[in-house]
Parts: sequence; structure tokens; C-alpha cells
Amino acid sequence: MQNLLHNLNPEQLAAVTLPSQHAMILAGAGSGKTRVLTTRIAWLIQTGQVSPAGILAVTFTNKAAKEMTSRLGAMLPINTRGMWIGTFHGLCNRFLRAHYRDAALPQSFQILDSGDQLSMIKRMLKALNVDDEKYPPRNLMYFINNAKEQGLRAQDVEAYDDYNRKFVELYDIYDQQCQREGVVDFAELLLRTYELLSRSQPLREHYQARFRHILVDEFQDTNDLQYKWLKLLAGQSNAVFAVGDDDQSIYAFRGANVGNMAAFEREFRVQNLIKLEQNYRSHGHILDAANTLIAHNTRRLGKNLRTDAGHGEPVRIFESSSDLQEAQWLIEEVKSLLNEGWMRSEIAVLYRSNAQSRVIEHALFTAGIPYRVYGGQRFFERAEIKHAIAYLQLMDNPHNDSAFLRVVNFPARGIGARSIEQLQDAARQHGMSLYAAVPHVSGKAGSSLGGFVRLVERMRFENQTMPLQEVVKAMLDASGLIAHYQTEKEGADRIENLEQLVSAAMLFVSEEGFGIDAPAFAGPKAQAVAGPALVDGEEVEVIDADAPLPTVMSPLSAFLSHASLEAGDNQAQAGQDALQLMTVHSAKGLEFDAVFITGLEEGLFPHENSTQEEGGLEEERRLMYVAITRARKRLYMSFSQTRMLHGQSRYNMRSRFFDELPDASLKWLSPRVQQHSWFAQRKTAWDDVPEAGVNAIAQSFTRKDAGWRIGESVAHAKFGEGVIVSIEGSGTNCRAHINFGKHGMKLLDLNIAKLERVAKA
DNA sequence: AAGGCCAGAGTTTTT
DNA sequence: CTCTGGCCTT
Repeated sequence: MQNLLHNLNPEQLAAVTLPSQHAMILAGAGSGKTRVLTTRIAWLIQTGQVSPAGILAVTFTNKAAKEMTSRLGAMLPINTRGMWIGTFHGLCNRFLRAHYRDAALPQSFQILDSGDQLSMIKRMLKALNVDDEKYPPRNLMYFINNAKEQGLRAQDVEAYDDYNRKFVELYDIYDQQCQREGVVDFAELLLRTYELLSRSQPLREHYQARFRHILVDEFQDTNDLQYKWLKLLAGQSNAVFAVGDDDQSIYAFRGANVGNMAAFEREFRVQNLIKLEQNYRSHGHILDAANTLIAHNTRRLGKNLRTDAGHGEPVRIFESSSDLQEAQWLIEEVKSLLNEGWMRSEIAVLYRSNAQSRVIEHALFTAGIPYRVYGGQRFFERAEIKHAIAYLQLMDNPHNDSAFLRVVNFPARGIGARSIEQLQDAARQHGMSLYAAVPHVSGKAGSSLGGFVRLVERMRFENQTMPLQEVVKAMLDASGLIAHYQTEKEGADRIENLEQLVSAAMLFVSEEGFGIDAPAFAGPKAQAVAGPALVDGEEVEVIDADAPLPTVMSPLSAFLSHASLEAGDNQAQAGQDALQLMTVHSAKGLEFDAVFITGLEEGLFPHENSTQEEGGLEEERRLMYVAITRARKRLYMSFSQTRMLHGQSRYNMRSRFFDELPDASLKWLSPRVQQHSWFAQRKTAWDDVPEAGVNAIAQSFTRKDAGWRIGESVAHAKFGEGVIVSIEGSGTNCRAHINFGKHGMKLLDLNIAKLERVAKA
């Protein structure tokens, strides 16, 4: 115990050792949040207040869940495997597997990822002859997920007009289709769990009695349904330990509701509120910048980070004339950092939107600096992997129509669009899955489809006793996937990925502890059957509160869940020491010695779309706050006068966030020059910029009219500061489009408008 | 069944 | 500009 609590600061110690009551921990960036959360769990267990089985710990990402589990395992000599530590979705999956009958799901129900969900919706719209111009699949998907995340079924959604009514109607049909196929989307995992717990008193009481301590990470990111779910599980007597940071709430656009923090405090009558404000990550100037910036937000719960680390270096700011030059400057700075011995992997380049990485990547590539971009395609989302998974899905649940359609003719086996149409008609007519409808198709189409069914049947039943990785291997052969990619010229990489899938299966089996001898199938009984609705009040399986849940999943089912819930790595070239490139969003939770925040311009960061939305600007500011607090020792911020966007140059003002930072913590690297002598002074100031770059810049700025220049900053009495975007006409008939940011784009006569030159920062 | 062509869009993302 | 999706042609 001494060990556990050793080295905690007073606030951390207080949080970890709080009594068994609801608590809210306001944990600032870099304040040791994960440490507090895991130590709290360890302390509760070690002091005998709760058994490992009585803990429910929820996170948003698999990464966070794994981190928590492994840290806990290092603190205590316990088996963490059976513990309920995981993501909302992962835990709900576990729950639904154990109670699939009560949840009215087939035992081998499968999980749709967002791509699967979208293609399912497209397929449905087509079958219903719905105009997908009028009802775009994406909008319908958004509508459905949104409703589910508020806990609403189709019949609960209020249709306020005809257009909306159609969405509701389609939502209902979509749910029926999912039910028929035995598949659930991400939101459904949560909603189904919530509904089952709501209506089944025995189940609810069982789990409420079991989870005495509920701990939630990143509470500011919870959506409405997740909050309701927590409330339900907490019941009257369990303690909820919520850790979050309202200043780092950056996911409102996907349904997160920061308001849940205040709601939690109020509705749970939280007596224990602890702020973790001691920052162990960043030097003083960096923290000052973060604190001063975020203070511009209203409606904060209130928090100020402090450090013992001293001021450190000021935040370096650079203004460039173009995005190309911004990248060029970045390269030079990175080079000198590397010369000083900084690690490449400890330097991050952040940007607001993915499109911005292009120019930077190009420059890094040319300079020969290894880099790694986060956010690419993930392993389980690759086409060849999706195909292989579809075969596995059919083996596990042949009524999954999405899986069926994906591979029925891949590799090509002469089953064309006409055969599929016939099959779909038959399926609709008999109200059954495509797979089940095959015997109802006659003729040539029927026999080729029959061949496919026999193939799947063979794969399903021949290998029942094989370990999972053998099943995967056999499937790759029998399906003809390997053979197909062998004939393709670019197929080598894909085959390599398919082989990696076998390794992934092997790794999964060893990590999840499925015995090597365990059959990959639970047997024919495990066939998908759209079960009857739950009989209310049905006796609940008795589960020993201390025993891990019975493994009701076959290894194959479990592996498929794993593939959907954990799409895998989404970073390229992992492993080697490389510069880290990512959006600010994906940087959340990470930290680096040196950080570059690039593209700090009005319209980009804050993003123009966000400035329209209610509360959008505050979210952008929080995003900026997240970006700043990623840096340990050195922080750079850069912005550019021009930037190529959608194929044309845009002239932006520097981000308003610069005006919200403390001058004392800033160091401007670029000279504060007078605009009229712009080129001459720039040239001398940027001697280290390659000649070609300077020439390109010069060319883009040679156009002058009535003494004004494109790209120049001006001030107007009414509209404030703006940038000249274009100039038309000349002499006495000369007008200019000027971007005044907040006030929008104005067309002004340069001979009439009273404009002043702005000496740029 | 595959490749070519054109229109249209173009924040942020995990599960 | 650059990627995607849908449609049309071979």
C-alpha cells in the first residue's frame, strides 16, 4: 500500500483515497490522470474494499483500456484478464454476448463498423427504391446514429415534417434489416445493452450489485446514451468516479456532451470534487500560453495548470508568406533540433485538417527526414482484409447479407448482377437472408449460387476442430483469395496483409486465452437464428459475482468482434524513429518534447465552419489548448499569408488565437516588418530560405494596384483588420476583395475606402 | 469485369 | 488540386 501511494501529490493522493462515493476529478492535461485512475482501482482492491470483479472501468479507446489494464497488472499481483475494464462498446459487446437471448440477438451476432453500416444503408435504399439524392445514405446514417445515441428508437423519434418522417421510417426498416441479418452497429451495442438493463430488473440488479465501483475516463467525451447507461448501472448505491477535463472536450461534433460533467455533479450530488492542476509535462511558458488562451472561454468548470519546471523557453512564432515556405522553415527548424540531438519521434507536427499534411510531407520527403503520418487506413479496413473477414463472418453467421454480398463473387465465380438480383428478390419474397434464399433461385444462377453456399458450408463444418489461425489459413486457401491476389500485379502487399491476418489470429488466441484446443466454432447450435423477443421476467443465468463471465463466444466470434471493435493500427511505418505528423485531434492524450502547431490562420484554425456553429469557436479554442499542452519543452506556432486550398490560393489573416496568448511567453521568429517594403526586408530576413523559394514568393506578390498589393494586411474603421484577396481594375477605377474574417469578404473601392496599412506583427 | 471519364466535394474521429 | 463515386464503354 505504501508503494501504491508513494510519490502521489496531495491532490492525487486525495483523489485516489476518496471514500466510496461519487467523485468528479477535474484532471488537467499532463496532471497524471491515468495514474490516478489506475492507482484508485489498485487501492480499492488492495484495501479490500472491492474485489477485482466489482470494478467497472470505462474508457473510449482500446488503447486507453489496454494502458489501464497493463498498469494495473503491474501494480497488483492479480489477474486482470477477467476484469471489466474496456471501452463502452467492448463492454457492451461482452454483456450482450452473455445475455444474447434476453437481448433478442442470435448467439453469433456480428458487429457492423461504420463502413459496413453505410453499405448496408445504401443496399437498403436501393432495395426500397428510395431516391438516394433526396435521402443521402450518409445523412440517414447520421440520423440513425444520432437517434440511437440519444436512446431513441424509430417510434420514439418525433417526425416534425414529411421529409423527417421518411428518415424515421427508414430508421425503422434499417433496424428490422439488422435484426434479420443478426448484425448490430456500434450505437446499437450501447442502446441494446441500455434497453435490456432498463427492462430486466433481475439483470439490472445483478450488475448493480456487482459493480460497486464504476470509473470513467475522459468523462467530457461521453454522449447522452453513455451517460444514461452509467446512471443506470450506478443505481442507488454504487460509486461513480468520473475523471475528465472540460477544457479538452473536442468531440462535440460526434455527439460528446460536455454538459454531462455538470449534469453528473448535479444529479449524482457529487460531494467530492478534486482538481488536478499540477502539470508534470510542460515548461512554464508553454503552460502560461495554454492557461491564458483557455481563459477566453466562458462556461468553464475552472482550472489553472501550474508547474514546478520553471519558465523554460518562450513559444516560438513564425509567419511565412506561403504554405510552401512554412514547410521549408519547418524543415530547417527540425534539422537544427535534430542536430542538437532531439529525437525525431519526440518531435510532432500538428495541423487542424489532414489536407495540410501534404505540403509538409513533401518537404520532409525531399529533405530526407523520416516521418510518420497518423490517421491513415487501418489494418482491418483494408479491402483484402475486409474480404477475408467477410468469409469468416459467413462461416460464423451465414445470414450476414453484407458479408455475403461482399464475397459471393469475389474472387469472381461467375455470379453477376442478374443472379444477385434474382436472389435478392427471392430473399425479399420469403423474408429470409440471401444465404437462406439460395435454394429458392432456380436455373443457372441457382446452381452457381449453390456452389458458393457449398463452399461456405464446407469451410464452416470441415474445420470445426481447428485452432483459429488454422481456420483463417484454410479459409484464405479455400476461398481462393490467395490465388486471386497471386495473379494480380499489385497483389504481393495484399497477400502479405492476409498473412498478417493469420498472425493476428494467432496473437489474438494467445492474448485472449482461448485454449489452442478449443474448437473455433461453438458447433451447429451456434448458427444465427433471429431469436424470439425477450420474455420478460425470464430467469437470469446466475453468475457468481467473482467469477469471470462464462466464455460464450467461440474464438471465431470473439476474433470477429475484435476486428470490428479494434480496427487496428492506423499509423504507417511504425517502429522506426520518425517525426510524428498528425491532426490536433489525434494528438490528444499524447506528448512530445517539441511540437509544431502549423497553419494557424483564420478559417483554418479556428476552422471557418466552426465559427458559424453555436459554441464552435470555444471548441476550436479547446482544440488549440489541447495542441499547446502536448509540448514538453519546446513549442512552435506558425501561420502563412497564403495557402493553397482546393486548388486556389487563399489569403488568410493570422489566427485570432495569437491575440489570446501572453506576450511575455512569446518569441516572434519572423521580423515584424513594414508592409510597403515587404519584399526587400523579407529577403534580408530570410537569407536561409532557398533562393527558389524566395523567388516563388516574390512572384506571387508582384501585383500592385493603386499602391495596394494582394496579400497585404489592411485595417478598416468598421470592419477591422483584413487581407486583400484580389484587386480588379486600376488607377481611379480600382476595387479589391478584402477578407475581413469575422465580417466576411467585402468588395471595396480602393480610392474611396479609408484603408490603413497594418504593420504585421 | 475492368478501366476511363466526368461531376462534385473538400473539418475534426472512435467504436 | 486531388480524391471519390457513379456511370459508361470496351
